[in-house]
Amino acid sequence: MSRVTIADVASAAGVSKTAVSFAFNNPERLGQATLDRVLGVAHDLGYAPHPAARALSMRRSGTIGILIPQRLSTVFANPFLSELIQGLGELCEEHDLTMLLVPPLDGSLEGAIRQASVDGFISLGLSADDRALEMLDRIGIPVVAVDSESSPNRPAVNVDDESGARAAAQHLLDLGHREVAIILLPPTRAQVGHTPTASRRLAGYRAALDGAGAPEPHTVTAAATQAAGARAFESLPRGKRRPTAVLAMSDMAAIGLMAAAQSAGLKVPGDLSVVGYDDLPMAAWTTPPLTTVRQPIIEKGRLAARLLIQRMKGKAVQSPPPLGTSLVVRGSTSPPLGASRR
Amino acid sequence: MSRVTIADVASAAGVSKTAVSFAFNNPERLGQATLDRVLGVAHDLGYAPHPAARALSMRRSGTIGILIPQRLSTVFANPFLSELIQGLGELCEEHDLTMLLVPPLDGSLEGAIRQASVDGFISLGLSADDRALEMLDRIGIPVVAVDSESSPNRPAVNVDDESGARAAAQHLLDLGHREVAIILLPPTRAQVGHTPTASRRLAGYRAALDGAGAPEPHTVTAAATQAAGARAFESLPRGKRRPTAVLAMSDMAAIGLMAAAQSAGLKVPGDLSVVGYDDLPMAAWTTPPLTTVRQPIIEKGRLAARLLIQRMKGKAVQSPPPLGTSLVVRGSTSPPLGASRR
DNA sequence: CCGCTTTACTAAAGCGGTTTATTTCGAGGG
DNA sequence: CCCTCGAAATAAACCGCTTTAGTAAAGCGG
Repeated sequence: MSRVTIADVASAAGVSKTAVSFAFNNPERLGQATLDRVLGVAHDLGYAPHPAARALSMRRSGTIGILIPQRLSTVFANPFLSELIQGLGELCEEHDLTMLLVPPLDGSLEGAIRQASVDGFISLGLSADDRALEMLDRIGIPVVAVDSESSPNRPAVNVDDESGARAAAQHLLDLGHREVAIILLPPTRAQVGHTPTASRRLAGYRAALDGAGAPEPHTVTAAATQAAGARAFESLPRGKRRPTAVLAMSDMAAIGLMAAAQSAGLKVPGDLSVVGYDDLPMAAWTTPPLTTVRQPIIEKGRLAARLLIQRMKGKAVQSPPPLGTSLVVRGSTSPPLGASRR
Repeated sequence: MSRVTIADVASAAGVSKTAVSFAFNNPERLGQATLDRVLGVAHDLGYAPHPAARALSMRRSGTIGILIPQRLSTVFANPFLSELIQGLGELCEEHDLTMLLVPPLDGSLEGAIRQASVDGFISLGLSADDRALEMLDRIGIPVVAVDSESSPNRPAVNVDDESGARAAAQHLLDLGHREVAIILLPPTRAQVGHTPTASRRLAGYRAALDGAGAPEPHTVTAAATQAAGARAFESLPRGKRRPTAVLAMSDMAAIGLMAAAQSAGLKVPGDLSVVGYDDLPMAAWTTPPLTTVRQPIIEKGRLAARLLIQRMKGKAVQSPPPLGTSLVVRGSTSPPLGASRR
């Protein structure tokens, strides 16, 4: 009834467990005849080495974990993660690694981490003092943090969030906008305040707006989904201080907001300009195409995986400089109606 | 230097290994005082139970594997998988499971499976006699197959691919199209012939076309990515038997093809009607919006996960009836230019 | 025929937990 | 004062594999 073990194969083939193990891992240490016999018996019995036993014995599981701060059912609604995984995946395949997705279980990442048999972790969007990261430090598992803050002995991979945000805000100012709304990313989990990424982008927006003497921007929080973006549109201020432009921290929220604005009868960009963040592939073919801040997501994934693999080999690695961001101007921004361009 | 083990904690706290284990798994079997002390010591030392050891001992890893037939770097370019994961993820979170992505390593799924310490597998798009599935059967791990063929003791979750395809083809025929091209999904891995899904859809297309006495359709193969769709457009026949409509087996290929057609100066749908398959969220906001066959991807994921969890509990489960598909008519289809509607 | 190296294979000690069966000890009942 | 019983804690057996250190036999030059 139970699973076939190495001992079963050994006795069936009339050899020792060691021989069976060698047959799979060091075939050259066995004579041709025994090798064939053992492999044959193993196949007939339907034997495969138990991965957990193997991992325990070899101190290596051949898996890296991705620490995801949100529920799987929501986080994959944003193509951001898909892109990142494409980058991570390239390196995983190169190094024969599989990838474990580790979302909070019962709301707790720490609990999920306990279950996770991995050789290293990539964390997404956690601030450097997050409980989960502290726990991993104590245990001593290699970690590379993405969209986080760098900290001693835990390399962080980031993009230049702030200057991307600043460029976006400056673009709106140049077009003549003054009343601007900012769509914030929500804090993840029990985190106080913003995620590292959100704070840096906010700082960038503010720097540009303040520098131009624009009035205090409105802020609304929306997760990176279309639905949340649509809701954010509803809670934008109306009337006198109605914003003429929106700076969103994610393309998904921007797209959802844009759609909601259009169904409410507004013209984009005429009545409302919209700027996203990320430059997901789909940003290019919304109507109108979305002006947004591009960040190299796939490259970010590649880099993070590369660093983690180095760390897993025991090499010390430094946090690399932030990757570049750039403003991609498309059709969703224009001067506000009835305003002359500066 | 090495990891803190249960024995370290035990001796530091002056108790047995058993007591430490109880502290984590059966706290009620320990006196309050010892419990606190053990937990305290464990925390100070930075102890966490080794997941592989735990999995070995408990015969349970708390993880399910997703068997992915393509490279991670390409499969995530198609939002299909993201959607499926949303469905799978809901159930995983409900049952405290994490999710392991298992793509082919060195081109071999079997090799990757060996590494994978999981309690069960969900397979995607493999035909029932795939080597990987055979291997899993022999080993005796629970498997639920998605987009496959049902087979004894391995439940399969499918949608009604054929009637969806038939509806799509019939729609084109009703509009007056005769020269139609079909964009096939490519075979995965060393598979001979089409994937189960591709064959069923092809059968559906053909049934409708043949039934109406339409000429033999052209066929082109393209993976489910925009780039592949664009390439497929290039290899469409020109001249006399130029197709006036295209039936694609994936939205991604359809979208890529549509874009390529438009940059080549064709009007969609006037010069070329395009029908996709899947009804991904983005299909609704291409220009023009894509006519496509809707399949309930998230629901498919939920159902598959639910069945797998049942099987992991030892219950025998039947393959459910296929989920429904339906044609969603949007703007990418119209009568061919210069043809009168029947 | 003898010592020495190779080749082919094995015994047994981990790897780090969980769990069953057992022991220890203090309290309560007769 | 002895016995029983329950609560608290433990010893030791396992889970299934890898790997080190080592043995037996075969090959080989002298």
